[in-house]
Amino acid sequence: MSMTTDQLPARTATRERILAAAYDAIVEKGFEATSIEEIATAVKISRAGFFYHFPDKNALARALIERQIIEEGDMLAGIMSRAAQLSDDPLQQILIMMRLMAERYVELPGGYTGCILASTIFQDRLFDAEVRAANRKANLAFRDRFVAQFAAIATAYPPRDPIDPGEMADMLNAVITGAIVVSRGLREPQVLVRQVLLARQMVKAVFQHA
Amino acid sequence: MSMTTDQLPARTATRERILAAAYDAIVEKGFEATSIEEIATAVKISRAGFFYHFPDKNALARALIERQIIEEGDMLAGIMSRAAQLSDDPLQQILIMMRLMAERYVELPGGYTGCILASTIFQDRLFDAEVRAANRKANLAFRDRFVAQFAAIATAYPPRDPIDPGEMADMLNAVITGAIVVSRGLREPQVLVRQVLLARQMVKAVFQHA
DNA sequence: AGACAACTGTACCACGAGTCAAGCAATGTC
DNA sequence: GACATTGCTTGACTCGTGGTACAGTTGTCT
Repeated sequence: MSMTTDQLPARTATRERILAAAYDAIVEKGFEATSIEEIATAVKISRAGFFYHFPDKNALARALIERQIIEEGDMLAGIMSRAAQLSDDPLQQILIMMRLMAERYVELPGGYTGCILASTIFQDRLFDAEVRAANRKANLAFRDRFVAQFAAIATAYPPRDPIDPGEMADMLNAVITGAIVVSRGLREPQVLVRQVLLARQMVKAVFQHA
Repeated sequence: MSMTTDQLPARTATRERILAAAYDAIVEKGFEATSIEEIATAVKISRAGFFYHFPDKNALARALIERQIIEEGDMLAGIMSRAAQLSDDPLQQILIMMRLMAERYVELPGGYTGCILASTIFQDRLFDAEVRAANRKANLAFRDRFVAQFAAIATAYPPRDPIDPGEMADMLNAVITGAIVVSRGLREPQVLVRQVLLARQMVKAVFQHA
């Protein structure tokens, strides 16, 4: 029982390298367009070596989504706690958060969190039920993270027409995801940032209508 | 010179049937997941028959996008003219249009216009420059369609903070696209309709802040 | 010395994209 | 009536990729 703590590194190290290489390639070219061969070469292992770590490509997709949930969660948690430092008001917090998010998207020229998730959804018939479940889980995690925030805002700043906090949380998710798609479609990277800021402005208008 | 007018039908008829079959299959399962074999079978021709009409799968994607631009344009034009009948006020028109769009999405349980576009974007490295161009064109067409409308609204109802009409148009596009993605990801079809209505509410709040 | 983890190499199958030469049917021309 | 062209179709091929199976190799821990 003394070795269990140290036996992870070798295995997980390669696994992580596979995930990192796959992520880069997929973000650039899409899931289907990225071959296992290619990932294996990038990580300097053989094709069979890949299958040692992942039973099939679905498993890779699943792992990437799970990974994305964690990373996105960490990022949002960071932004949330930073916003909490800067203001006690729930509306101000959201506005700060959205600005921080926009700033993040300026920094990452072509990278954007959540993109892999979206890219897999449309083809998800290719995948098995577990991938779909993982994906659903990611979206629910996003919603849960913001529901309480919007509920607090709605209490402090009652909107003219009633607003469901869950729907508002989904709206944030939808705007970001949609902006990524439109941004890529238009080949105008700045669209993503502007859309987040515009959404921010709209959130402000909805709750701060006085 | 007497026969040139009549030689189209047979050819275009099969072509249209291919497009229709491909559309149905792709909306359901995604572009990559839909094989040419499958499309050919649905249209009752052979695989090679397909390649007579389209040089490759990229050409199919391109044709579908072009087709989508036209259909979406027709739909939006219909909704726009209907809204113009019901109100002279540009803001009211948009609000009516968004409600009509939401109603449309209630009717189509799983179908949504623009979905094919989005589904191809993430994998667009697979495709050639022409597909990307067609896709970009589709997004620009959407923007152009709404820019004037939002400009008129901003004049009649000056928002608290200045708003770019083009960005506002992109927002509409982004919300719908993003809502489709999130909707599918969550496996909650009603999300799409609710998001459109929520976006409507937000548009209202932004311009009608008095 | 032995066991196990983490691979490599190779040979194999299934299937989908795309190519090609040939075939058929209807329409036209001589 | 012979024949040629055109629109459309077919079946047989190649090739890349996912996935399987399995035997062998190397390094590390005990």
